[in-house]
Amino acid sequence: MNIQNSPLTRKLGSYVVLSDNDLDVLAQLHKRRRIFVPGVDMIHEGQKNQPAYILANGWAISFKILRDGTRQIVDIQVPGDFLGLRSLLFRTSDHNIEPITRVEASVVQAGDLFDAFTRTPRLATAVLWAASRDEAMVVEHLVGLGRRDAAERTAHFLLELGARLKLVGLAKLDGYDCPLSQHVLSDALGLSAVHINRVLRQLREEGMLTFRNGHVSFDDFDRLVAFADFDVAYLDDYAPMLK
Amino acid sequence: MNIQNSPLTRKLGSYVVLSDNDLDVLAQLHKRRRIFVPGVDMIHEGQKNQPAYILANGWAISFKILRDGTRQIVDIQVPGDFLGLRSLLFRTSDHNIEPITRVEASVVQAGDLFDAFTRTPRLATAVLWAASRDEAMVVEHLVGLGRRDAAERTAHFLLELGARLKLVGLAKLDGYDCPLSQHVLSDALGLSAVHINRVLRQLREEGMLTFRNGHVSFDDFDRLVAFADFDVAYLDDYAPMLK
DNA sequence: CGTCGGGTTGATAACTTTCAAATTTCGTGG
DNA sequence: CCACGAAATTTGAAAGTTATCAACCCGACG
Repeated sequence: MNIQNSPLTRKLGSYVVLSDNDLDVLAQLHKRRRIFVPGVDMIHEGQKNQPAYILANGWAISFKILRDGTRQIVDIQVPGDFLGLRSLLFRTSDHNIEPITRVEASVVQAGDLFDAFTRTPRLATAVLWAASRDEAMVVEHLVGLGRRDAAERTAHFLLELGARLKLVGLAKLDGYDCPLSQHVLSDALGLSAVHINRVLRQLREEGMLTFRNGHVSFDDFDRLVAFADFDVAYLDDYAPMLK
Repeated sequence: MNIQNSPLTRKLGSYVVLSDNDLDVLAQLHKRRRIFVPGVDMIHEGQKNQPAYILANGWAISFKILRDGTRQIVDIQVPGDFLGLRSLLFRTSDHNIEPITRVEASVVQAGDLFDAFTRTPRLATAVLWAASRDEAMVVEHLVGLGRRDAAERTAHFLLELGARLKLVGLAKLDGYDCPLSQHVLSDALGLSAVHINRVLRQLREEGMLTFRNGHVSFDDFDRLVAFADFDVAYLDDYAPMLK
């Protein structure tokens, strides 16, 4: 694999210019590859001493299961994301991570990551920046669950996901491929699968967004952004740095 | 002030045994004190190069304002909490932090914190542990907003807050003083103020919890825990380590 | 060809918000 | 210490949003 084009490299590269040395160190982290398939947990709640992973390919979800069997998806993980950066340091994992497509991931042991950080502090900064950005997205997710109605929430969520994918070259301005089922979407957005379906229809009929056959199309990006009250800075802040 | 009894010291002390050196370094971080009063933001969305704060006294909230003027509270900050640990490192703040009581906080500049970490790695571990624990609580908050109904969500939230306060010696097993208004509570729980009022009445009439006159009483702790599906490990995991 | 998971739709029920108004609490100045 | 006004709490009624239940459709796959 060419480390220059890995999703993580693209993402970090949008934040800082990576030197050859940075790239070398980054490549070291990708030594151990592992494949996961849907139905097999990558990380299970309660497990100890998990390694972290860098998602190279495929999508995963992190979630919690409630007493009544429903689940709440906390975050969607896409290529270039770090998984379990926190649980690397701290006791048992408090949530599950499960692939929803076939997933290729690099296994990162705690020691290797710290070594890498020692060898290039700039890489450490970039990784922490990425982690912080992901955390900001969890916060935005929380805000949506608390204060946006179903349609705004759905629109906002799909826009944000697009912004995130664009960072790693997996989305275009007018849409992206999205392997999420409506059921998964409903578990992420705190809605019933039935209602998500109605919301998607509404957004489609109003000509703003089409979610169909594993593809999201922004049919009227500007109107969608206005409708969802989406902060385009998520896109603008980062895109220009790529140059 | 006696650093031994500061809320932060209590909290970190529940995780690791702090040496005299650790305590010295911790005391250094408390040099610059600052007072905030309700109505004046401690951190404002969009500001750059914020310092971080250690909350010594009083309560604060971090929140985002939406287009329609409603707000979603992301987290409640109580004594012993670090504020803005992330925004210390990364660009502009993406949320507001505002005191809801008179607040005393120590100002922590990025450099001072890194110095402290260099001088005692164990302190760094403890601080990161605390940060990670707070993050886990934000995730639990998100899960509640997505998948718990109003009553469960309220009960769970107040139990969690209690667990958190207990760590810093501000709660007993059967309750705690709580300066949150019902309106603030509603903004945290994604409900209307009217509905929160009804939910609190329900919990009170069922003999599980009383929220009144700035005080939360767990009238039937076990039943409340069962009702909210609260993970008591939040309490048990930490309390024994104090010994 | 039959089954199965995902998607779609209508009808009804449950939960939560909004609106309006009364009541209580609390800080402040007299 | 009391009076006053502002803010917080409380309650009822009506409206709005979302969930649940029940079918039905459809394409993938053995």
